[in-house]
Amino acid sequence: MIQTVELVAKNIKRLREFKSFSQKEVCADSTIPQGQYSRIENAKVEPSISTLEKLALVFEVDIAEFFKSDDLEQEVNLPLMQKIKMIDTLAKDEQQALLKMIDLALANKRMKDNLQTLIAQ
Amino acid sequence: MIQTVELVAKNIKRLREFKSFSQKEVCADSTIPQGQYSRIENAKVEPSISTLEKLALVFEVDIAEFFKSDDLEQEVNLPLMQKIKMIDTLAKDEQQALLKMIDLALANKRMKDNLQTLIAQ
DNA sequence: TATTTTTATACATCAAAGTATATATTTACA
DNA sequence: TGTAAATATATACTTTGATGTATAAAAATA
Repeated sequence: MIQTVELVAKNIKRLREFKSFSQKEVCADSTIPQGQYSRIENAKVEPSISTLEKLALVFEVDIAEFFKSDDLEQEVNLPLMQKIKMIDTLAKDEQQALLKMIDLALANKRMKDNLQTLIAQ
Repeated sequence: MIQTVELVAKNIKRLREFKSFSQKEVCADSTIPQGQYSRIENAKVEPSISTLEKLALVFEVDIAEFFKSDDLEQEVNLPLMQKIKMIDTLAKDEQQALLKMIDLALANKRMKDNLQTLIAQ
């Protein structure tokens, strides 16, 4: 299992090389010292959130992009999100019915969690 | 424009409260000192990548989840969106069951739409 | 090979993590 | 109710690691 810091480093380097930037160029636009940037690409350090923020601006991506693994994306949420948007197009009563079902499922989950907690005590 | 650190803090706190965990419980499972966790939720510090990694494990989400903005909530109705995020925390089989129900509702809607279109012609 | 360009590393400084403790909040019992 | 005990959250202080600065090493170009 690849370490997250290395994944982030690889993604950052890949983005830079895709844009054919030198480290210096990236840093000129981001106020990150080139030396620090070098350490980030080589996973010698764990870049802070504000550093990632600066890099995301330069590369014009979301920060989340840095954490995406190469192997087939676990985009379980995407299809769900599409469905959700469609739910909005349902009639009010249909929407309510669906929401009730969701509530049930979630209540069930919470109940199980609470039981777990009790057992753990 | 909301700061990324604050966004991350909010997302982390929301995930914890949904699971009805105390800070201590989260920390027991993650080796993060409770004091440090408190500072993270209050955006007093920028959590490191390895800290985010530990939290992602406890909450059973991708790290990218911490960086997702609430903007999506403006596209869809708000209470629904909150439920959706909760669905993510359900077990796989429960999730599948719920998705099937959603599919059914949507298929039904499509069918009616198609009928409407036919009638209108 | 000299020069320029690119990337990496040594060292000082500041912020996150770790430890201990304090403060707040909830709960249990008289 | 009031209050003691327990639980939950926040904060001071030390340690460790990321950032900032300067410089060195490596690679590319002429």
